[in-house]
Amino acid sequence: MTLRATHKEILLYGISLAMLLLLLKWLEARFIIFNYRLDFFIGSIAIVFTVLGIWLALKLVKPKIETRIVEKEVYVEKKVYIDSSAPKEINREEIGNLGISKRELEVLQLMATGLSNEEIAGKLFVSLNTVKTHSSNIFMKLDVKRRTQAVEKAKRLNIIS
Amino acid sequence: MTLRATHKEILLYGISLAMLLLLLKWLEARFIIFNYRLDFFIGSIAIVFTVLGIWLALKLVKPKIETRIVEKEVYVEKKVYIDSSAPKEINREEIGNLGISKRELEVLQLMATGLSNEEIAGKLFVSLNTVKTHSSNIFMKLDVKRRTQAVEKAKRLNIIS
DNA sequence: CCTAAAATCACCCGAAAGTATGACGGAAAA
DNA sequence: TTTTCCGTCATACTTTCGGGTGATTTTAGG
Repeated sequence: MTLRATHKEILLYGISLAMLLLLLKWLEARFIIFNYRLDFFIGSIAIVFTVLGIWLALKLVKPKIETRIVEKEVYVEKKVYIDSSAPKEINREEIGNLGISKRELEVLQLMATGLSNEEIAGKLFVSLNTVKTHSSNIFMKLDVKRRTQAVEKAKRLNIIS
Repeated sequence: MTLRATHKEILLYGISLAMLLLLLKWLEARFIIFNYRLDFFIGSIAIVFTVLGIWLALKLVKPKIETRIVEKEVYVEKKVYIDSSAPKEINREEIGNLGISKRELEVLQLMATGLSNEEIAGKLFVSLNTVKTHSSNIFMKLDVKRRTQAVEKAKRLNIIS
C-alpha cells in the first residue's frame, strides 16, 4: 500500500485545514459557541476531521489491487513447416509394436551411424557376442537380413533418428 | 469501493471517541487549556481525528479486486507440409569433388537400399568381384570403412537420395 | 516372492563384406 | 599417340556379419 502524495490533494487538505482554523478564529471572536456548547463543537470538529481523514486516505491510497489474472486464450496460428526429410518424431508406437527393447534400440541407433559390432560393443561396454545377439534380434523383429536393411527400414519407420 | 463495517473496528473507533470525549471532559473540569491554548487544542483534536479517519479508511476499505484479463497467446501449430517428395537436390558438385564415378554412384545407391553385393551384382549384370571393387573404391573416396558408413555419409552429403 | 522379459555372454560355422593386387579393353584427355 | 581414368573381372586372404543354440544374470511386474 503506497501513499501517493499528489500535489493537488495535499494543497486541498491544507486549504481545508486553514479554512477550518479561520472559521474557528471567527467563532472564537464571536463568543457564540464556547460558552455553552463546547462539547458539541469539539465533537463536530472530530467528526469533520474524521471524515476528512477518511476522504484523504481514500484519495491518497492507491487502490489496493488484487489482480486476478484470467488468462484468455488467444489462438495464434503458428505455421510449422514440415520437411519430411528433416527429423520427424520418433515413432514410439511402432517400436512398441515391433517389440524392440531399449537396448536393441541403442544398438540399432549406433548401427545406423555405421559402427561395426565391435565398435558398438565398445561403446556400450558389452561383449561382441552380446551385440551380435541384439542385432540378430533386431533383424528378426524388423524382418530384415542385413544391417544396412535394418538401418534403412528403421529410418523409414522413424524408429531411429 | 465498499465499506466493510467490521464489528471490531467500529467498536474500537467508538471507544477511542468516547475516551477522547472523556479526556475532554476531564480537561474541561480542570480548566487548564481552555484559557489560553484553545487553538492548539482544537488543532490537536483535528490532527488526531484526521489520523483516526485515515486509519479507519485504510482498515475498512476492501481491497479492490481488479480482474485483469491477460491474453495468453496459445500457439496453434498449423502444419505446413513442404513438398519433399522431390527432396533435396543431389549434390553433384560434391560427387565431383569426391571423384565418384557414375557406376560407383549406382552401386552406392543400391547399397543404400540395403542390397548385398551379390544382389547389386545381379541388378547391374556384373560380377560380384566388380561390385566389390566398386564398393572398395567408394569407401576409399568417402573415407569410410564400411558400407553402412558409406550410406550414412552419402545421405548426409546428399550425393544419393 | 515368484515369474517373464530383458540383457548378458559363449561357441561354432558359414556367408558376406572388405582388402590387396593385378589385369585388360575402351574412351577421353593431354 | 601416349597417358589416364573408368569399368570390368579375377584371385587370395582377412575380417566382419549373421544364424543357430544354449546359458546365466538382472530387472521389473503381478
